[in-house]
Amino acid sequence: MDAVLKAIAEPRRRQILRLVGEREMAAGEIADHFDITRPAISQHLKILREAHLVTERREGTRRLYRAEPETLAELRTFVEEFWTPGLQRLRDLAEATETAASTRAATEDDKETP
Amino acid sequence: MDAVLKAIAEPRRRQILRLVGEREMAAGEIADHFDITRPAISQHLKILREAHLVTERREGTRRLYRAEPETLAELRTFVEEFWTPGLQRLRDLAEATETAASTRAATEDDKETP
DNA sequence: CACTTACGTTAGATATGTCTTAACTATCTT
DNA sequence: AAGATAGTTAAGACATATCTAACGTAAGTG
Repeated sequence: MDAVLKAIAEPRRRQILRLVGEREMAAGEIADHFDITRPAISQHLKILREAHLVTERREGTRRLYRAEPETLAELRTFVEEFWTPGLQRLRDLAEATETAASTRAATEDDKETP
Repeated sequence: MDAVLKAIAEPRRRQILRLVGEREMAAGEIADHFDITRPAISQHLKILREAHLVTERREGTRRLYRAEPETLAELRTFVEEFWTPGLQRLRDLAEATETAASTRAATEDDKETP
């Protein structure tokens, strides 16, 4: 998952991912959408491939890329699992703090040893 | 959203996020969970703060951090919107291709034998 | 007030990423 | 076989990230 998160942290790679999410595309066709050189795109594609965010299919001299929906699904699951019960508690706490803004240390007695 | 994605691309920052997602925590307390120095943690916290993934609250000399559920919700929405109709079409296409010819995908990240 | 506690910020070293140019590989065409 | 086409890999320049050590700051304490 680390590789996935690092891969999507790059704006161009997200754009590539959107392109090959629409439909299968050859490497050169992808490169046409950008200002940077083809080798740079090739390197981005390698990172996406190694993160299993895209798959490659060879057809003659061309290499056709497409998004890998499974990995995207895993990413979605991963992000959703950051939404744990603990977070829901924090959400409630934030609400309470806003409502009674002047209340100090009403609900937090976590550490009191100086 | 770019700041959010870059922020969560770092493993330590994700771990910090999990810690302050459980409950509010002081900076030093967070640092105790890691091998790296306190300044390093402070820098990570700054990045998380600037991405609005955590909020800071001062109490005496301490600074208490907690996760910001709203930003996490936005992240979740963002990731889910990568799941467009186009992707569903690719999913179907992949199924059809597998059924028809059982083509081997070219995910060769295991090419280390010299 | 000086002193401690809790943190942040700065400066600089080292590691990682991203790009370009040049060279390379594989496939198709003639 | 030679050349054209499509794409990757390699080498190196430059930018960005991440860490440590040293210093700075603000709030509490004797």
